[in-house]
Amino acid sequence: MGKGEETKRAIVDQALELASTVGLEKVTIGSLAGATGMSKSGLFAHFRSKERLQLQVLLEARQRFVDIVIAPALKKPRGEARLRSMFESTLKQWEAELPGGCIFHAVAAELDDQPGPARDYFVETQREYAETLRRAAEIAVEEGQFRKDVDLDQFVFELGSITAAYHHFGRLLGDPGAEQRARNMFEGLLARSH
Amino acid sequence: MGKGEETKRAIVDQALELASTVGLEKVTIGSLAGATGMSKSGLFAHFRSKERLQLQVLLEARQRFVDIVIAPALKKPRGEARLRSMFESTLKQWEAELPGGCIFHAVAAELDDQPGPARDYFVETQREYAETLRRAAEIAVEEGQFRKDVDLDQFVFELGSITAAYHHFGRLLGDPGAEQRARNMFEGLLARSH
DNA sequence: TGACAATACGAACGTTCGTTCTATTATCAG
DNA sequence: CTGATAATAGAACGAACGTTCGTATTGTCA
Repeated sequence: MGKGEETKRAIVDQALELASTVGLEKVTIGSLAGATGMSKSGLFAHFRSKERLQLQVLLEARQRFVDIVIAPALKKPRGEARLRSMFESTLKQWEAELPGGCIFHAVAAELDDQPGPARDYFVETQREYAETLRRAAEIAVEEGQFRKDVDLDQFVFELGSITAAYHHFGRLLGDPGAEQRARNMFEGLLARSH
Repeated sequence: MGKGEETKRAIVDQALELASTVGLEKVTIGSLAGATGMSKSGLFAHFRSKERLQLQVLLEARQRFVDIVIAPALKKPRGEARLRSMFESTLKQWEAELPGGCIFHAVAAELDDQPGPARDYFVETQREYAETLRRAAEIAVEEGQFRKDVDLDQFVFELGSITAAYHHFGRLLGDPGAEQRARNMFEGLLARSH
């Protein structure tokens, strides 16, 4: 890996940290230059536009999510165990990965009415994740762990609602019981699917 | 109402519309001046700081939420009917009130790591709403509509998760089935509380 | 080691940000 | 109708924004 690639990674890492707390748009070229000890122009040259920088940040976020949440789950047995693994690592490792918690929740609102490549990629990422969850639930049905009449789309919707609420109540409103309630909710969802 | 108060309301209305789609921070004095046909300085004079403008926007948002969601519910019978009313008007009237949907979800992420009066007021608003929901559920228990062992905090958490997921899947990912799934989830939550 | 490309820097661009003046125009009570 | 006061406009501010350019420094490989 050449020198250029190395500093580029360092910049994106820094940008990811910043973005998880203040949002994508507020990760400014200037502030990023300050945080990395580089000049604005030197940093900028690696991306040639802010839009491309934002895309790199989302790309890196997806990669980390795959490494932390998806990949370990794929090593677990198919079906329910896999769902449990994804839920658990989302709640613990993924929330702890960045200072602002789940970066997808942090940037979702700011991207949702702002067309462009960043939004497109983000939505694609979310859909892909939803599909992964759906497939895992489908397997759980096939394996006989879930009832045959489980509504898969409804299941994914409810599963997604848990982490959304966890982020909202836990991080924003500072409710220390949010984690436990998220877990309760997950167990309830599984129990109803059996 | 003097002329000043009148234009001030018009400005805040406009700002609220903008904020629901692009976020609070991006409602710029300049863009707001353009949208209302005023000069930057003339508009600015009404608030004397952007922070105070943002606060006025949140104040207006809360007032509308009370008018649209809370007040009508208080006219319904205590307990479950009241909960149903709040849920239903949140999903329909409140989501339709502003072009970007629920403004609280739009600004939650951008406020959560940004201390200041705006964040403080927003959090207070959310806590107040959570308390209202909790109280309504408590009444439902007292009235014998809900089981005595319903965990009220858990109930509020799950209720809040529904609208969060609705916003996420419906508005961001564009899932047209989101509304139905939110309704299904609500009915399930009530059924489990009976 | 020398040469050539890759990388970084400093300065400046035009624009927009929030904000502060001063001057002018509307409003409204007496 | 008049005079005080409130409301608005216009011009300008320093700072920060993303971006460009020319130049210096550094890294890489023959």
